[in-house]
Amino acid sequence: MRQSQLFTKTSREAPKDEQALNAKLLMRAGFVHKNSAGVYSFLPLGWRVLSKIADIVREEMAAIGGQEIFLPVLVDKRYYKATGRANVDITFEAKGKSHDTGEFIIGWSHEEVLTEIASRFVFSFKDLPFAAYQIQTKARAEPRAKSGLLRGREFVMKDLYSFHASKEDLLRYYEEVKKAYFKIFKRCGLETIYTLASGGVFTMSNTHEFQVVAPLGEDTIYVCQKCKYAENKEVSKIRGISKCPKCSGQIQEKRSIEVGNIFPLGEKYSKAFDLRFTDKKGEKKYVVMGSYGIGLSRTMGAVVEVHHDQEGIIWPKEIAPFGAHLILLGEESKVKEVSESLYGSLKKHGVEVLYDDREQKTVGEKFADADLIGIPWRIVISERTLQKDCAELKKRNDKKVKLVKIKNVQQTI
RNA sequence: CGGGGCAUAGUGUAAUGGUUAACAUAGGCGCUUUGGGAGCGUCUGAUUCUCGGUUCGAGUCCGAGUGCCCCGACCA
Repeated sequence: MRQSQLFTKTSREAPKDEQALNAKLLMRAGFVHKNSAGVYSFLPLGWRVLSKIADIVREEMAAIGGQEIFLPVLVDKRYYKATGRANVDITFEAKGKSHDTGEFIIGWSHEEVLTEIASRFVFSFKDLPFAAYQIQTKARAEPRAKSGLLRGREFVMKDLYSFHASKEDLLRYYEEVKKAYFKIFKRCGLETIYTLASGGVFTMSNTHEFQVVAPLGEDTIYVCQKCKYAENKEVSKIRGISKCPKCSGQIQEKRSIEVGNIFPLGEKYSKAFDLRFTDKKGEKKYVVMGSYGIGLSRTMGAVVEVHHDQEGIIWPKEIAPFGAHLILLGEESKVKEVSESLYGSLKKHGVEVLYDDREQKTVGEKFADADLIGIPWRIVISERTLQKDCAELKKRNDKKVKLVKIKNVQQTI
């Protein structure tokens, strides 16, 4: 897209109050706008990034048989009442202002809703297993929103639910999801640590979290230096920390961001909604369930926390808002001509390009903007690049971008 | 929810209790300029968060409220 048409702009100054790096950079670069504490709008650049993360999630969910669905935001209170979750204090409630519309809870997790739906379709062991997921905005009344996209009152989440005939089958699938999660985060440019967490009242055993080590993280985890085993603070409190329980290696304490989690739910929800099936012997049994979450917007924030430098964001290739940043320098008609035609041919070859065609902008400003926005490939067209060699220009090139000779562009990208 | 901090053009800052609230940046117009936020000129832009109080006089002092940020608690 033409940068002259992009309705957002970068700003030189970070918003006064913001401390978290992801908030500062994403707001300065115009990726997001904060409407209230913990409530963000995603603007063109930010939405492109979030959509790319969603694309990756969809691909990897499809690879493990996840079927995409879309569940209601307004969840009738009776659902959460059925499992005793109606009074959890992260709840946002909603009801009609002047008409009797019933009472709703803004959905923050959809086990109940989907379990009831499943009970409408699952009767036999032949109907199992299956897994369904959605990508949706969730609302939680966080007492304290903080750290930009890392802890919002509203956030974009992928929630996957799986349904099985036996605990063994659930655990088999649990491992599949685990692998898919590692892939997703890796493609997003994040190295995650698989961390043991204590299960809550709604799970059948311990759960696991995917943690990204970062100073701003609000979680504390303990990681074995030898075998990479990790557990979170709650688990360590219960059994006391000193040595790795797996290999007796040394344990190190780290701050981290929880970008995903997986829960073996067992029969809690299927019991609450009488979700049963008939097995091979003709016996009625409760379906065994699992649930698996990824915070997409939080993942985006975590990526910025991990991938940035003094000048701005450095997006990992797969989730960068554009494949390349084409920068036009100068008003020379020949230069313009070349960059216009290059823009056209890049688009024709399926490269998503942000084309900085803005006039009246100085060189430094264009580069500063590009550094801030952080598209990992950059193509500069100027009188100089039209001359033979740009080796001397390459020298000035900083580590975050690649300066490409126009002749090579098509094969390089 | 406890504790702390902050609130002034779109953004970032300034202004002993004393004219018409200033500067930078962003924005408009004109000219110049094009490999790291370039220059000159000109114009525009503010109920100084809200309500109340003290005072001859409040952006400034006092009280309450609201919002935002940070620490903690919380985080099925």
